[in-house]
Amino acid sequence: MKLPLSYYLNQDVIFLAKDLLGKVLFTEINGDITAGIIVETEAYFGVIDKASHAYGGRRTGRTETLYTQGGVSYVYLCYGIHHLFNVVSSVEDEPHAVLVRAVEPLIGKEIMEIRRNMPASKTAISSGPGSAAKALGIDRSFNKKDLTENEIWIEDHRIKYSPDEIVSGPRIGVAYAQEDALLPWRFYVRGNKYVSKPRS
DNA sequence: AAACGGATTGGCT
DNA sequence: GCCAATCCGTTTC
Repeated sequence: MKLPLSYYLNQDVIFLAKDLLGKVLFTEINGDITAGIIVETEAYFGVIDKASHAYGGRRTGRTETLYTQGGVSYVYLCYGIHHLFNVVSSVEDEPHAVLVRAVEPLIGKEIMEIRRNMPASKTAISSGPGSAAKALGIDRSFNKKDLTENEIWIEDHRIKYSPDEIVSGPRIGVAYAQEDALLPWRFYVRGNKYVSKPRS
């Protein structure tokens, strides 16, 4: 059920970003369990990716998490407000990561409603990286957590999407990355309501 | 000690 | 669909 450490050591972050679609992301906070099906991701390709925080081998207090062995969470604050959740992958000193941009609520929807202050009938409840993290209760305290432990983890529920259900396109909000902004490293499930815009 | 800038959101039209 | 608020952690001086 729970993805093993070996899953995260895969050195092909593009494959992982695709493969994580359909996997189920869990958190447990004070006994409250919430979970959502991952339906949108982006791959960040380590030191050679201008959109990555680790571009050029940049190594600071914040980015240090990216350089750990795979199977760890990387959570950082964006725009001073939003917590963005990433899965660190590959081996130590290879700072590859997958950003989770949207989940489809699966377990603990009423808890998500409280965290997001909106009914679960609204797709905005977990659409977009900041919203998905908030619905799952993920904040900065979840940075550098071991994904094989019991605070935050990912399970395989055998949800499988066929190749034509998986759409790829340019990543969102990375215009500053110049030519790398055009790389088709965003992946999402075709037709899923929770995928953030743009959907084409 | 101070400036920077962003892997966005949501409210409004 | 467009546009503007927001704001603190991170980085650097």
